[in-house]
Amino acid sequence: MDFSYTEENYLKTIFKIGLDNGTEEAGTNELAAALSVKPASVTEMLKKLKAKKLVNYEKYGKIKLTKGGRELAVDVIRKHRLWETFLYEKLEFSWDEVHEVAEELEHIRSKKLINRLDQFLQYPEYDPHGDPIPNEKGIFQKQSKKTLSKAEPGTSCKMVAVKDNSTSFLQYVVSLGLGINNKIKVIARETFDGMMTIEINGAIKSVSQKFSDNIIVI
Amino acid sequence: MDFSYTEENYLKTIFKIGLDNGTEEAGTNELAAALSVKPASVTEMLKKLKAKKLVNYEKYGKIKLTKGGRELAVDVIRKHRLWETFLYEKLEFSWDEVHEVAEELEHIRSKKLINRLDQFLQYPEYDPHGDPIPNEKGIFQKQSKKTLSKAEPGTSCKMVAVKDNSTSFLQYVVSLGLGINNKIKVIARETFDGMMTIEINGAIKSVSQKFSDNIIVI
DNA sequence: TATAATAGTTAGGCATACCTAACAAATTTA
DNA sequence: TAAATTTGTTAGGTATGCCTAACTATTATA
Repeated sequence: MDFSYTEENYLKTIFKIGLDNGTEEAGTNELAAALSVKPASVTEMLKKLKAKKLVNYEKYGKIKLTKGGRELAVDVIRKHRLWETFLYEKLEFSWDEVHEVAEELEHIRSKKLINRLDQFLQYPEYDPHGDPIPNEKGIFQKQSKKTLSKAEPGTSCKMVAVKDNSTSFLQYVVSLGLGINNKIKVIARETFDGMMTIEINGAIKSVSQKFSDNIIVI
Repeated sequence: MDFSYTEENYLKTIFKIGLDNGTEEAGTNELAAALSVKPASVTEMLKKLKAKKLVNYEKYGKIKLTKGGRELAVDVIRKHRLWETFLYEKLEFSWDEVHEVAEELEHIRSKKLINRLDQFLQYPEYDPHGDPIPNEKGIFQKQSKKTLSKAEPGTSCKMVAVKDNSTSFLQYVVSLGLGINNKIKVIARETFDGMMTIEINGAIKSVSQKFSDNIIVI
């Protein structure tokens, strides 16, 4: 069975929201916001996805993916991350340019294409943003949930991924001299607004909580 | 300005029909057949394409691309052929597998992507089916119009491309031991039905006119 | 616990791109 | 050149996926 780009985007987004809040569930408004559509559109689409047995959902209840829905979502994520890796590694796109193009490429329907691409890239485990790439069976490394904002002053951590893939955020990350696997030393954190003073490669920087919430560390 | 996949497919198909019949024009039924839609759908779409200044067309008249429409069509063809080349050269797809996947990939909207891909492939001039690839400016080699069916008995020619890109046709071509740049010797042609006796690599084969009409030679 | 705020649904519309059936124009051909 | 055939158009309908406005259910707060 084949699914529309729109359906694939709904499933992918439900999966991501579920991962993010740990419950594997999503709400209508939450989903609408993430997809930049109105809640009414979500309700409508949920009826279709339910009819296709991709989500479990009752009126006014939480949205949860079925096994099939989750498999499809993971497959879309696999494609997205492999394409990002291709663009970055082979076509010399920069870190902040890959996401947007991969949003289109992730919907190309060809099992053979994606498995050959995986092979061509030598089965990468992480994409350019540090996110784990599911293998052909849909299995992938669990990602750290710790963000820079939760790191204690006086300790050091390593940035392993970013949560936000937008161009503006990524360009800001680069401008701070930060990249995947870089060490970050937390000098201080302001209780009032979460502002942090950090040291990157010897340089002292000040970053907002909004920023540090989007840096995944170990 | 951005165009839908459907609009791009209409433009591409009008361009191909125009090339094929030499007049640079297409008819409604002809276009409908090529797109596998009904003539009524074509009439409707033509109104939209005309409003967007992509085609010149008057009620009951012939369909012709404008300069802008032709540029867009050539760009889609460029993308299609570069992706086919990528699949064939880098991902080891076979000759008959590339077309279908490229039909989807040709609509990815990123100038940067396609120009980087072109560079990555080292600016190929022909795709795996022998069709010329337009460069970034939309310029490409004119293709031979001579088909095997028009070759004279007693002469030899070289297959430079195929007209039909369908899997079944290409698999048949392969099964005959034929490939791009192979020499074909015409032994005989039947006036009644156009059946031909040809020699490929020392082997004698019989082919129908439908077949020889789809082999481009020089 | 009543009320206010938030979350979610329904109804009625719109654009795209397709369809069928009925019709009109253009071209063949008898 | 009149009739028959082919070609193309119009009108009205469908599915997808979006919208706004009005409504209902749920949750939080006073």
